Amino acid sequence: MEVKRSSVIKPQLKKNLWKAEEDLILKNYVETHGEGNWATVSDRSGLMRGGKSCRLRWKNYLRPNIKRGEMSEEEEDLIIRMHKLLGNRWSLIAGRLPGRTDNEVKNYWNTHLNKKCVPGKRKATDPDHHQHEENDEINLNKKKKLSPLCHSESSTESAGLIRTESVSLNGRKEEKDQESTVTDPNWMEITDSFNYDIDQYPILPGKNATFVFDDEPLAAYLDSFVLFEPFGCDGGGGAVRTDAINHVVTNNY
DNA sequence: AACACATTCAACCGCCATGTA
DNA sequence: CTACATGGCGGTTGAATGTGT
Repeated sequence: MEVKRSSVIKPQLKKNLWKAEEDLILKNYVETHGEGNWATVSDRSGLMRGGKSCRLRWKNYLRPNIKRGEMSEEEEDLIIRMHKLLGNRWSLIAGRLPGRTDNEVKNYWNTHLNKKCVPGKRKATDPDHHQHEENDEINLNKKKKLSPLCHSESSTESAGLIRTESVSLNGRKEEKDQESTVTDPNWMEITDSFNYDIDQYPILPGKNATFVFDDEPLAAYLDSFVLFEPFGCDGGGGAVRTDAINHVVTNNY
């Protein structure tokens, strides 16, 4: 039988689902004392939960501006596109969806979108799974057409143009430091760090201004950079609503 | 109604990066 | 430089719920 070496016997921490009263305690505590120091939260608040558990509960469910409920088509579309480029970078993807958490995006992908986007993931026991795959593709294409992220060619005609080479993207850490203030949950804001020649390329945020790309997005860089994807194209040039871009800074790579 | 199976999603786990003493 | 604490991330689990028979 193993003997505990530590003289400090930690109290048994609670697990499983949070109760409403626990939520209330945590919410009150954080609102009073602020976020951070999660390890001390359980001690001082009286919650018998680990710091990580408290942090997760706050971050995913209790903090203000959390958006619950079904994903909109635009959100779904954005997740699919970003996942295509970034892979399982859930926090990065969630960062582009105001009010959504990485956990929610991850779950949504695993339960809804994975089947759609990775045909092999559909259960082979499903007698109609080949038909589903076809329908899924059709539905996806329909969504692409419907999505406001996509623009007809004519929509680019009156838009400002910019080359991908003229911009670069900042990293994860910096990206996390700013909160979106955009009220429309489906779109991001342009921040001060988005630097471009406004005289040469006059663009008004939220006015469907469009960028046209000369080349494929620099996929290799996207691993650690914020997405700057030519939405609505399968390669080559593409267009993106400027208000879908959050942080872009001038050349630094 | 009862059971089996499938699906969803909240929560946990382990690992890693960073900050600090 | 090292050790430790903390926070953040993605992967995984399992209880709750839904659906089919």
